[in-house]
Amino acid sequence: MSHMLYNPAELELSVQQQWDEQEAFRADESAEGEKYYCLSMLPYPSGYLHMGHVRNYTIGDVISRYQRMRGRNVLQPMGWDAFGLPAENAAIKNNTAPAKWTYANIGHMKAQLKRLGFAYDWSREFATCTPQYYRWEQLMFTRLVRKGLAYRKDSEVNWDPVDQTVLANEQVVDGRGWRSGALVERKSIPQWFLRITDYADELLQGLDQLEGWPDSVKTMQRNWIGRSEGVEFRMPVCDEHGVLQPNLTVAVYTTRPDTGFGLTYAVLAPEHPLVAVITTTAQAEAVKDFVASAHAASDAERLALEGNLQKRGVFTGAWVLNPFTEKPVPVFIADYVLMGYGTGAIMAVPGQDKRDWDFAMSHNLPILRTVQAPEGWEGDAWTGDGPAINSEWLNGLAVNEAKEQAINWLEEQGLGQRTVNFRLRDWGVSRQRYWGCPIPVIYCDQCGAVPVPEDQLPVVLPENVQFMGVQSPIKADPEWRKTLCPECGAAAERETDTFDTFMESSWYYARYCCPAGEPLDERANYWLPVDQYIGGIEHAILHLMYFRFYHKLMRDAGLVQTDEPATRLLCQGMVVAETFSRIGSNGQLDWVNPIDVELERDDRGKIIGGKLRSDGSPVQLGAVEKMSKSKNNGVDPQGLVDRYGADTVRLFSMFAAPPDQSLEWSDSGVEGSFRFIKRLWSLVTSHVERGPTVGLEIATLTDSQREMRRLLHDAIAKISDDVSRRYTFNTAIAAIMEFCNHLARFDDQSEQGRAVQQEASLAVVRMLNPIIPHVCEVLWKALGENTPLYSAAWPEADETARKKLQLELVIQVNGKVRGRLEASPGTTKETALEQAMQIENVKRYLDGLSVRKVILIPDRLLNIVVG
RNA sequence: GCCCGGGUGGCGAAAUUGGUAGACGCAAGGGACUUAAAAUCCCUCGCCUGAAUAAGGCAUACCGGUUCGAUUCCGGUCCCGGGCACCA
Repeated sequence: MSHMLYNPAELELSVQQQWDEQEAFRADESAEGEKYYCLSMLPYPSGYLHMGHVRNYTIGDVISRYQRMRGRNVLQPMGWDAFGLPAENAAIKNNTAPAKWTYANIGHMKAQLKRLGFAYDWSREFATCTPQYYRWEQLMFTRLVRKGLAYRKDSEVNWDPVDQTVLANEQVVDGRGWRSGALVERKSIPQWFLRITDYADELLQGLDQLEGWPDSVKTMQRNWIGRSEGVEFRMPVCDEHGVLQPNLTVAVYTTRPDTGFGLTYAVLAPEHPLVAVITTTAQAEAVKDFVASAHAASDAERLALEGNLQKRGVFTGAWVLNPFTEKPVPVFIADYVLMGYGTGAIMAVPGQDKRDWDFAMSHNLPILRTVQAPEGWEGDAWTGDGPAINSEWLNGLAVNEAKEQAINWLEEQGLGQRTVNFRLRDWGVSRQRYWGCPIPVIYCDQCGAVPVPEDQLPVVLPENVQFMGVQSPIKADPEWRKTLCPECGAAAERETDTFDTFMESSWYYARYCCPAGEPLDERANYWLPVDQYIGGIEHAILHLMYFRFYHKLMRDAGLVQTDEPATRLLCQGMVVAETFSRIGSNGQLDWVNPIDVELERDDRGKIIGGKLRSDGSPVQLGAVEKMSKSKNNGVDPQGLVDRYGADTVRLFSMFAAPPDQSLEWSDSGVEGSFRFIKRLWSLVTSHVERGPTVGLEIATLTDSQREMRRLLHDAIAKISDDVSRRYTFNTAIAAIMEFCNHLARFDDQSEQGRAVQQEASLAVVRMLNPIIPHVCEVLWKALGENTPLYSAAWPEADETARKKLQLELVIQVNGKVRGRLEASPGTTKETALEQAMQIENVKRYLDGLSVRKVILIPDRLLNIVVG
């Protein structure tokens, strides 16, 4: 066997063929064992697998294969999040249909996934762009329309002028479109929304039950939902002398009613409907100008004003009565007040709110402090706790008590009521793009917006289309939208918008459970919830919030039974690499791919720069950054697979860092992983070559054979814990490497020595199977096993074998290590101290001093405190 | 500004409940094999003093505290990464 060199390409392809023939990873609801649903976020079929995919899917595969070895009935599916903008952009650029481009990409990426040997049940694969998939999404939507959970309203949206589409708030980053990078404009058009705000409280409270989710994700979701408790109250409109105008009030929302005595002015958002009503003739011109300029301001300009000391605004000429002081205060409009939150109007308390302070300073408005700031406070608005001052019946109360009193008072006076507000907005799901799931609605002049009847679903998106410019072909085609009203039979038109693609990724995990036929059947309740979900942290808010929301919608529709879709979540870190650049011929910075760079090091081995392999020209070392096209530091996994094989790529991506930290790509690191597999190969094959082994006779083992077994069973215990509880695959691999180093040095060719080697080799191969399954499957067979390794049991640590005969006790004097002692387990403090006193080096530090205290950490350490 | 993470050798990292800091790997240096190279194998490898594989000092961003003992706990400061960003 050893004459056979390790040839990864040949070996891996043959093993993969066996798995295919045996349908090794087909999941079956009636199989034995407790179910385990392991899911990695499905990829967008962009064309090629990148290192981020490889990392994500390797983590999922390791967990799946481990759970299978633990006897669980495992489902690990894979599919394609196939709708989306890039397909349209590619179609426009290359003059092909988005469907064709998408299916071609799926074909290529599927081949890449198969080459990496992931244990997927491919029989459940689907692409979300097929009518078989999206018809259930359409059906669900029509039911939500009837239930009132989906509704249509005119709304000002983020308009991306490059992509010609509406963006969700979440898709706007720093005032720019997340894909195009174009400055986002505002535009008002009719849109479909899902009432995610109806579920805001449940989505928030549900986070407390998600013990298996990272705190960072839960915190981000909590902040995004942004629940706040306060009070909404009304103030009557008056003139500057307090003379009331009949039937006009301004409603405001505040979380700080305790500061009501410091309310020195009020502010409306520029879009507030009352602006037109209350503005005085004298101020009409100024207000009109301001509203126009606020409306025209781009998001970038708005952003520049945020946190700025200068706050823009204008007086309306109107006044309102502060209910606490019964004095009139002026009403302004300003763009630091948002129409979309609370009532779109605020009470301003400059003494206790930083933004109000800034506005008051810019407009010379009075400031009255109502909370005693701590001694020495010389800053602006004090937002912390302290006793109330200048507040009559609230004076002396701490903030929380004063809040309660103020709310009670407002309620008793009939002026307001306790109110909870959320930052979370309803989810706008309309997109003005072609390559998405058609929104199943028909517009009739008589009947309005009518959901497409269930027996007419799916509304199929035509796939064989031609693009004229960037406009959606179904919007451009007058025929496609023509239809009849399902209610009255009159001529009507179809909706030509499509769903946000987050709709498809919100329920795909349930579809994998029963990929054909009715939307969901009892198999969904067998597999759900997902036991382990794995994906990128960039989905912490958007996808993972919609995913939880949609699950609750399906629960309330009677389709699933659990409250949450996934019990455990693992967010893998980014894949990063060094960046290299040089000045190009045009004087611009050219980014050079790390794979093309020969590294240069200083005397200590530190990387200081490099040379381009092709022409030897020097390149500059830049920062370590996320792999990206713009910095040209992406490494194509396909090249690595071709060169080293799938096992090496899998091993490296699991070894270089813990899964939740960023992973730095390193050429020589990959090489190191390859070397380890080769050493493993020669370790096992040279053992096998010496012929068959006899059974272990534990009672007859020598000390060194026992010691070898102790190392093995310690390793099994540690690796099992790392893989199953800690998810630190890097330390599990390190422990296997360490053990293999011991095993390689164990040169005992006696019968029992070889029996120990056989036991160790079988255990190592089983423990490495989740990570490098191809080479392990071959070595397993070589070791004489006939059943497939993928269904073999994970090794168990033998506690008896782990018992140490002798151990090393560290001796400290005053907390510093001064010696070591060979001791038997369970050595008492007295015995240990007595023996420690015999050590010359220890004696030196005790000389002339008296022992004050002795601390023994059993079997580990003895600390002698002297003075 | 607010909310999360994080800061340990030349590098990626480890130290799981407060108990030997640097496991494992990479890089580097030295050696063996080889006509040579590659591959492989062996040795060294935090910094400083020291001939040393004797012994010691310093060291986990910085300052201080708790403790017999702190990378780990507490308080403060600096820096890096991520999220949110005028949400009243």
